[in-house]
Amino acid sequence: SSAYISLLQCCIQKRALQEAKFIHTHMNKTGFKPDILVYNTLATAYVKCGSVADARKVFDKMTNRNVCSWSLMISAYSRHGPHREALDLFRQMQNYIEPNHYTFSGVMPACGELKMLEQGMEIHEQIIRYGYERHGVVANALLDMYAKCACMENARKVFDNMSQRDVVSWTAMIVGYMQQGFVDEARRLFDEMPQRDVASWNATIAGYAQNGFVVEAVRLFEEMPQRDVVSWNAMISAYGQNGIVDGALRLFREMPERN
RNA sequence: GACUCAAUGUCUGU
Repeated sequence: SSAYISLLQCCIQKRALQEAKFIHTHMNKTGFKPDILVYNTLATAYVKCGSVADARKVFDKMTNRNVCSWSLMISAYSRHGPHREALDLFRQMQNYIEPNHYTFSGVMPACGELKMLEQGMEIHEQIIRYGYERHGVVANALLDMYAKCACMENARKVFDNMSQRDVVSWTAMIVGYMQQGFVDEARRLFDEMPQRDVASWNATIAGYAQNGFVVEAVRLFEEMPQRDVVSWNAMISAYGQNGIVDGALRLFREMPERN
């Protein structure tokens, strides 16, 4: 059983869908009876390889599901859609089992994507009842939900109440302020944040671009210590969104092949 | 308290 889990974790790391399917088939052919851990890892492998549908088939066949099984499917729908399905599963699971911090951080992005502020606030209440309000990952997911729902007051409250803010907390706030057009406040956070990673730079660049500040976006793009494929795409579309076609073309030609 | 098979932020598209 743990051999299967290790194998599947290799598939997850390599995003190897065919290999995951092969292992799945192999289990069936040999009459191996996977336990709940193997099923969960198999479903996760399918999700990470981009096939939520295959993960769902595994999930539906499981006769025993634990909180991990539910949480992984909820997160999968939150990330890949349909987002409604994440909320439906979240409701369903509670007929059988208690959600935990993984479940809550998995379901929040669906509320954010759907801009379902009321629903998000209801789950926030539930998070408080379960005592997860101060949990770092859950708080990040919560403030991001409020930011995506254009409710920066509540996002800020969560942010200010956190005992430990990490790079995710700061970046989610920056994105929220940028999307509401509060460019100066976003920039203030960017300057104040204790550490930045490539995602924080990318988010700020994209935010400037969406608000028409191409010059600032270019400045950050040139200043940033590392660029990834998201940085290049963000900068190319920064030019595109603001009607600077030759800039977009020039960057496209400069973009390293390795991305 | 920590860990486990599952969780949160950035571009484009869906």
